[in-house]
Amino acid sequence: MALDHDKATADALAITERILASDGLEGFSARKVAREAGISVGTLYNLFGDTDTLIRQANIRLLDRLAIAGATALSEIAGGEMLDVRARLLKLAHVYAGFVEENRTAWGSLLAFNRAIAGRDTPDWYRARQETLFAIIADVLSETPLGRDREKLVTAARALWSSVHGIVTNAYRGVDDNRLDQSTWDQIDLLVTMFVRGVERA
Amino acid sequence: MALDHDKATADALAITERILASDGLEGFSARKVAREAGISVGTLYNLFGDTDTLIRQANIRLLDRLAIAGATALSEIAGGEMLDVRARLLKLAHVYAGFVEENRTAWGSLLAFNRAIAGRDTPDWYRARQETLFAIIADVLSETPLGRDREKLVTAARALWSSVHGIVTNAYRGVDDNRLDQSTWDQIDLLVTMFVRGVERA
DNA sequence: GAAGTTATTTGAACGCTGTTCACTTTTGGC
DNA sequence: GCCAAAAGTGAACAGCGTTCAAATAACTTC
Repeated sequence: MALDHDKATADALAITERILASDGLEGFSARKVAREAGISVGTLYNLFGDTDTLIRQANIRLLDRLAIAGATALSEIAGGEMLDVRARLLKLAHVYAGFVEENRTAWGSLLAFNRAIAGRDTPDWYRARQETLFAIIADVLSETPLGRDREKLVTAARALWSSVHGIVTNAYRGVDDNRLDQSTWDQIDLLVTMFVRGVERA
Repeated sequence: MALDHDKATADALAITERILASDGLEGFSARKVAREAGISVGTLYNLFGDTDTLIRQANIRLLDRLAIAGATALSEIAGGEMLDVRARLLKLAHVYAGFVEENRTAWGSLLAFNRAIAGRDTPDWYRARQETLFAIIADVLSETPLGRDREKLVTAARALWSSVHGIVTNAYRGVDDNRLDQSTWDQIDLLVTMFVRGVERA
């Protein structure tokens, strides 16, 4: 029956998300998901093909939640008072850092998975989600003097996104506390501030 | 005999480095190393305790090579003509990016390993090496208006290093070519340039 | 309803992993 | 030569992703 089929698929995906969020990529296994979903490993493979696809779908949902958080923040900015470029980029960076903070283990699983499959091919629909995040930043940066040069705009957006990503990623190294420390927030603020100041005085 | 003991240890370490450099962390296995070293898995465990220790030692040697590359670049700067802050930071960033480029797979293995053991024990050896790199950057940045505030100096050094790290790390995603693309170099240059410009016009 | 056909589900089996440990071999001192 | 201590061994254990012949369920046709 198609309903059971869909239910089993949804269940397995939800269980995967829970495992990745609580125990990380290491805690995931096809047998564990199948057992908790009340199906056999064979059925799980019939539904998803392989474990990579299952993990990817869980990661997609995580990325979508991040994109929603970013879009929500932007719409709040648009609805409220008019903020300058720096304030808007800071807002986006804080949303990202906060999201990672609240989804630390799941986000770590996503990064570990992306690194593990770095050699193999990455589906386009997977990469498209990440391009969406670049586009949001590029849109904000288009109001600066960089806006005239489309190519430089993309370069700047990627540089800024990867930089914030690097700061947040480096923050979690040997830290058992799940909260980001004050230094990390300071680094983000400093980076965005210096970067925007540099861009606007081009 | 102690000589054979040491030779087997050195062999196993060299084989591990070669595997991590060519096939990555995925290609590594205790049995493979033991087989190629001409010893049994049991002996390998007698020598290193567990596979984590073996991989860690290989990673330490990689980090040491990076440190040497950085120190060499700095001494060349000191010996040669007087470069400004931007040029010196660019030099350091380029050394790092070039090193990652020439050791792509091995560096990816190191990052994957560090991520995998993030929850477990704290790699203080890595943290110590990272602090050294921060100090180098902070030293260069001390010539800017930031130099007056020691705390801000450290924050800026960390932010800049993590940013370059983030750009280089994000560059390798779905790229089968081992060379960094032009966009990555552009991003590094843009980031360093904008950051320094922002700092100097404080 | 019965028979035949197709789609789905199953779990044992394969080869791999890290790790352990009873057993064998080698070594070093007497 | 002998014996204790150290070193080396590899089968065994539990787990992994993945496959696939067999069993079950569902749907069609008579």
